[in-house]
Amino acid sequence: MTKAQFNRNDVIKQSTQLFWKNGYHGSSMQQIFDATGLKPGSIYLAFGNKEGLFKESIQCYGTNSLESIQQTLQKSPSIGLGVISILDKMLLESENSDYCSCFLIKSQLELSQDATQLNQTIKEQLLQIEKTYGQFIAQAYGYDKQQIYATQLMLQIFGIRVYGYLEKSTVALRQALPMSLPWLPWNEAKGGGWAN
Amino acid sequence: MTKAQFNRNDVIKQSTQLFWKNGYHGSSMQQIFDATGLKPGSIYLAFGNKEGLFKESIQCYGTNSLESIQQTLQKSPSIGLGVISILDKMLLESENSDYCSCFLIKSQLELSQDATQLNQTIKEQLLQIEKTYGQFIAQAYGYDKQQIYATQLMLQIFGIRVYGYLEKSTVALRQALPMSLPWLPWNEAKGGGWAN
DNA sequence: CCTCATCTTGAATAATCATTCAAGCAATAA
DNA sequence: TTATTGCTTGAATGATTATTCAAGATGAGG
Repeated sequence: MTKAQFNRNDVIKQSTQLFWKNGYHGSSMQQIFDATGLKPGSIYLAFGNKEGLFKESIQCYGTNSLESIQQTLQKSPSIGLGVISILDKMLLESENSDYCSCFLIKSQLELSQDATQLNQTIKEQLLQIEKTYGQFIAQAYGYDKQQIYATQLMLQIFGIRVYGYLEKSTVALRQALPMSLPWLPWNEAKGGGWAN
Repeated sequence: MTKAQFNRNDVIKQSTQLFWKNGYHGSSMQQIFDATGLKPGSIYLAFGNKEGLFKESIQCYGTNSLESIQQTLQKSPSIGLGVISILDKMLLESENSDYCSCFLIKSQLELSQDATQLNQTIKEQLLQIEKTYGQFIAQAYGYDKQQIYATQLMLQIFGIRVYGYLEKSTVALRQALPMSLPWLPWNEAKGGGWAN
């Protein structure tokens, strides 16, 4: 018996970077070989094919995103403030010159019409994130608000992830979000430049 | 002299359908030849290359979108009601089984990291749409509201275009939008199932 | 009718695509 | 040590990619 000589998580991370940046069809297996330093056989033995590698990349990204959200919301003084800090982080990311939006959203739009089952995997990850937000929202604002607030939040998140590409100042976004999500404690959030 | 035997607009429309559905990298020139019935030489003589054809497809889609928005807003009893009807139409589209989101948004996300100048073209189209909404909003709600309301509106539109892929009922969206865009005359809009 | 500019044709191009596989290698178990 | 299992190698696969181009077709102007 011989153990694999590479770290599976490292390979997934490197592949995720590539797929996230260039998309599924925009990334070639050759680029994967170059980025990971592995030969075709190793990749294909470990992941089956390009679709399998992509699927694991999506799942890895989704799991990390979910954990990050949960940790942020749990650590924050309140769930509302936690949500605000997540939104703030997204705006800061969008100001970066090599902004890549959200891997799940990009992939969802690219692969929705594809014959593969990938788009089901992606949809599951996105719905899982919405569900998680919903659970925290229910806890803080009541079960009757869960669905509508979660939907509203996802709507704004999706919006930010696309709007970020227009390379406009985030000033307008920092004015718009408090109006669109009036139930969040914007006045308690210090230093984000939020209008309220 | 010989005139081209094909209608340029028809070719662009057919190409747009393909690119819209499958994306830039997901559409092959062979598919273009099949969809249009033209041979390589004709396409390449008329459009230069794949990028040129895609660029014209994007510009055609952008122009049509813009005209549609302007017409709707001008025909409506009020600008606010016009915006609501546009949002309503987007939700209805998203309920369709072969929903394809917005060609501009899909392309923006796919090609933002590409070496081509396509993403500049796409961005211009999106900004032009935002600008147009802004002009109508200024007219109806005052110049001081132009930027913030337009930003808010674009945020919701982008959100809808992504959320539509999750194939959930639009009921939650019809509840969420009136809360996120409180300055629109939801109570005057009949029969859309809007909460207010 | 002839000329010539313009468009169409369709095979050919070279590059790149995802994927395969036989052979070689390494390390564990016996 | 030897046998065996599992990983790595890297060249080779055939399909598909975007693009080109010489040759043929077309039709308007003279």
